[in-house]
Amino acid sequence: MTKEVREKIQTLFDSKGLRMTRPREVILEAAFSEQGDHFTADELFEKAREIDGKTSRATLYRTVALLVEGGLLQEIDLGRGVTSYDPNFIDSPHHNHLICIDCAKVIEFEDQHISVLEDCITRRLGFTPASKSIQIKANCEELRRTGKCRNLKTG
Amino acid sequence: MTKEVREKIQTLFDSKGLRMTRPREVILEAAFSEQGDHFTADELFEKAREIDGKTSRATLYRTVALLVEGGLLQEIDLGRGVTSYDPNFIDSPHHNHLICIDCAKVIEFEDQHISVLEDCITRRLGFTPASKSIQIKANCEELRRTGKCRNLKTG
DNA sequence: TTAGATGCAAAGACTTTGCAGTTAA
DNA sequence: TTAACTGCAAAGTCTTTGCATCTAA
Repeated sequence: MTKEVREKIQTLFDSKGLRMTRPREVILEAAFSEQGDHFTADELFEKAREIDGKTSRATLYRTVALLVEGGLLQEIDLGRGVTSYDPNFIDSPHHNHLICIDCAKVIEFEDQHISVLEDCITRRLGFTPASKSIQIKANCEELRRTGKCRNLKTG
Repeated sequence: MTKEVREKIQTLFDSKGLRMTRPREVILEAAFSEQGDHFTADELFEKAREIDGKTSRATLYRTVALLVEGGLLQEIDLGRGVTSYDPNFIDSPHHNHLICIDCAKVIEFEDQHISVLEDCITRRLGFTPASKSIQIKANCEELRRTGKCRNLKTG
């Protein structure tokens, strides 16, 4: 967990009078440690359980809701009705997702041009941008050419 | 329902050996008639029930799945875990959604520049674009200035 | 001390499915 | 004729919530 994340958490907790408890510590560690990949509620539950086998789903859902509300986690929909959470918007608030239809791998990317364009369009329509999210679903060129996709987990 | 939609439906049904039944007719009419607004499964159910009170959820879900798979409906996530379906991608396949945080109104827009950029980025990353969807969540300027949002249903 | 947090278990919302009967082609 | 379709009701999945108990500040 980066210092920045830790500070943001502190600020959020302070501002809302939230208490730091062991169950929450575990969930925060699971959410913001390591590679910072996005995860589903269930994946986060598994991660948290590895740290502390007593983690409960009720607390997890409640904590995730707090973090989303506080802007520390971004709710993203990667298709198929699966709700994921992205802990990376703190470090790179403008990133987008490319979802490989073939292997379901999600690739994060940033693009300044798109960000600027989105801003312009939003203002032109009479709004102030709050959050933006692009999902591009695409087919893997590699798979199409070679019959193999390096991201493909099975195969 | 436009002629184009009707033809696409026909093609889909032909290619998959699907049969046109009364329950399906009702659901198709509900989905593709009139203003072409996006809808949730439940909203579609209500619309369909207005046409034929015997519409069942089972058939509706099964039909929606077929249409999504066949590219006639686009599944979109407008946040808050609500899955909606958009029947407009047939007529305007490149449109995006701006979601007003204040009134939850969804505004559809197209932008050629963004479409082109998305294409470039996708290819640069080694993929072939399949479908793209942008969601911009934004605050209503009007509301901020005047305290009133013309889109706001309540107030 | 006490407002906030927890965890269980039950409830909820939404969607899918098995199956026996029905129907389009 | 028969493979496809339907609708019911039951089951599944994911998430939320009431409540009695616990605990951080």
